[in-house]
Amino acid sequence: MNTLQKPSARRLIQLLRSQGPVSRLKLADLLDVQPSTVTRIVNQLLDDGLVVEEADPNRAGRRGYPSKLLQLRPMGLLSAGVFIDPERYYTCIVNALGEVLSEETSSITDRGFSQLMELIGASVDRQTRQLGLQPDRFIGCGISYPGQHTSKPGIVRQTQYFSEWPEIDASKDFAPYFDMPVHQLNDAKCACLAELLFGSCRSVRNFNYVWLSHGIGGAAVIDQSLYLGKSASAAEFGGLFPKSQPRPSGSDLLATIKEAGLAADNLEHISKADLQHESILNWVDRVEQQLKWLSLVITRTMSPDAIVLGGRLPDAIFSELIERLSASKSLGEDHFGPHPTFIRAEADKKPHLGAAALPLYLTTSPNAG
Amino acid sequence: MNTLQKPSARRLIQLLRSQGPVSRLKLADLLDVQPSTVTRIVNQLLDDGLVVEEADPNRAGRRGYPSKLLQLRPMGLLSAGVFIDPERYYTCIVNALGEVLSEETSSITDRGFSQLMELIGASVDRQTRQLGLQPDRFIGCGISYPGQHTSKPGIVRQTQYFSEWPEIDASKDFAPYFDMPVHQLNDAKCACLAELLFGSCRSVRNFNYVWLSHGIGGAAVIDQSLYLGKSASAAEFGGLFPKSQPRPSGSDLLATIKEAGLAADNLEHISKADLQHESILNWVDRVEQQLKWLSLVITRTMSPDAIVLGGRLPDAIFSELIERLSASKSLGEDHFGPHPTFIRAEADKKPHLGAAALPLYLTTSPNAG
DNA sequence: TTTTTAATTTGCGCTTCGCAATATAATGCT
DNA sequence: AGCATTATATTGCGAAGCGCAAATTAAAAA
Repeated sequence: MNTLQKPSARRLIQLLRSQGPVSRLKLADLLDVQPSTVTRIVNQLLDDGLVVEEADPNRAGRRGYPSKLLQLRPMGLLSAGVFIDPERYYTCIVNALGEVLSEETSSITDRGFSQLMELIGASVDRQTRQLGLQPDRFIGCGISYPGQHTSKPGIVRQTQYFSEWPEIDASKDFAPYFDMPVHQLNDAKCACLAELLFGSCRSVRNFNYVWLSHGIGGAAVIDQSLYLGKSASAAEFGGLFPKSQPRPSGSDLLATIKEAGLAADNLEHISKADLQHESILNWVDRVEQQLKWLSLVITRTMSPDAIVLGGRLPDAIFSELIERLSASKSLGEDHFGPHPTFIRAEADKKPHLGAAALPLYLTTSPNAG
Repeated sequence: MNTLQKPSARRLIQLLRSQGPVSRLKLADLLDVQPSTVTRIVNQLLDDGLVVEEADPNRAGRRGYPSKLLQLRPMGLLSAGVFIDPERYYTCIVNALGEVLSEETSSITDRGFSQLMELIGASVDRQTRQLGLQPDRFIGCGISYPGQHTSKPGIVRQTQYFSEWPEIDASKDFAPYFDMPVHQLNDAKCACLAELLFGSCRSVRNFNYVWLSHGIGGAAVIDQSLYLGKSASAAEFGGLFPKSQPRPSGSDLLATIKEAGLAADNLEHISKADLQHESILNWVDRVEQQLKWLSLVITRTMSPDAIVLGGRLPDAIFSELIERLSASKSLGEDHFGPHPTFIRAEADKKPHLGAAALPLYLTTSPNAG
């Protein structure tokens, strides 16, 4: 696996992810190197079992040496992911393509740190064994949960739900419970990585992710690499919507639902009928305006190619918001000209997938790790 | 000058700029390479006349081989700068350290594009000859003026003052008037480059520049490299303050001054007495609030290490604003924890210096050009 | 004068990559 | 079938960059 230390190999892997199966010649063109260079790098990656070759079906019937397409080998890289909710935890094993090989979830009864981590560590271990894999074949375990980072790098502010937790230092506090390297990042930023590696942003250079769950988070990707800023708090869009005011968050939606006397008591239980209720329609109208404003702010600061919306709100709401934002002529006063593209996140349904994306990102992205 | 193509040489030059005179050993440490590598790169740079060696005065009296300090050779790189105002143009010749070797300015009478460019080209030419230099020793000429970039890359939207100008395409329209490569970027982003290369931000990794002149502009530097975003419109902070409303711009200040019946009719003519006038004091109060809000927005999106204030407002106003922003406990509701540092720009007095910084940046920065 | 110390340089070998020549596997032509 | 043509991939060679270890240099200290 030493190959992953080499920047050229990482760049190649990145291209395989974004450009699907490609020939060596195309890769050489995209990387702006000689075909011979690609051959050499690919040979190492083949040796290490990180990529596989297959025949090019579209190439049949044409003249010349038939190109062989290269692809990431699904089992070439394995990663574990852990997402910790206030109420449940989710764990999974994921391959190089972001396919979930196995997952478990359980509600959290005992919120003590070490008790919970014992359970989670055991869950990852169990799935590893059930798949017949060795922990040392894993590139790492990513841990994700709602919360902001403190000014000390790598340390996460205790979330409101886990007030008895210590301030988490990923490298020290999580490590004892896993047989592999452990990394952590908050839910929004992990979700963004899933989008970058497996989802709709595989070939978008610069984008901003707006994460609407119970709370509001976000992430920024610049040049296909996660930009964290000072104290890993870049793109913390939640901070632009004061908690004392109505805001475009899941909690706020649930409060609206409750006020309207509807039944749903959690984001997964909102029915189609609920969405037609007037107070919810009003909620969406308001959130549309708030996101328009946020998009203007993002456009005026980061000026990304795309703004991606994802999170745990009902799918129908996301679709509606994307549609309305895409259709809007202007994002605000004095704004004219083209918007960034608005994109619906594809990989936000399983937050533990985002967590699993983190080790893959750190070890395969050219500018990270 | 072929040395400047090499990334390692560029990285070394960047360090010389930010770390002042340094020994080879220190450079090796900073670059995380072997001292022998530094020796080899430095030898080339010495050959090319880009750096010079000098004795280390602090080293006298101590044992061992005395370290020799390396520095950029001032005349090793030359650049021309042009700033075009609605009313005047400014031209200059600048060396590698950002020292202005020569400058000229003149009011603009004929606003026709080719007439004006003839004059400007002649001005650069004249100064070049008066200094006894050859145009081919120049690394380029930078052109800067107020205005936003259009969606076509490299094309600047015609400014309101030069409505008869075509949409400028730097590489084509400017080139004929100069005997060296020409580059262009708007005033705010050029000013930011001056700050990055010569001013207060030489060793700040990520920062945002807030440019307050007649209008409002801005720029973003990520990892010591200018981030432009889509259509080079990242950090166009002016777009966050609608023109129909009071806003923190020089034009707005001048309007306030006029309304108060004060004499000053341009930003350079504001007197100390004027600044004590109640309406101006109120103006500063309002602008403080607007910049606080902008700083919150910047912090929540880019999360930079520093926010830099510069432009053509009176110095006293900048000092006052920096002081107040630095002292503020919070930038807005729900904001706590540390701010970014607020910094007063050092290199904003001569906008043509910013223009001259552009070719230097493009040819010596590791991630540009 | 010799020793010690610290910064720099030199020699050697490994790795990476571009360039040009070659190999390979398919189709098309006679 | 046999040979030409074509497109893709590979191999061999040489140049460049860099780490490592040994050598060199210029100063102070013994």
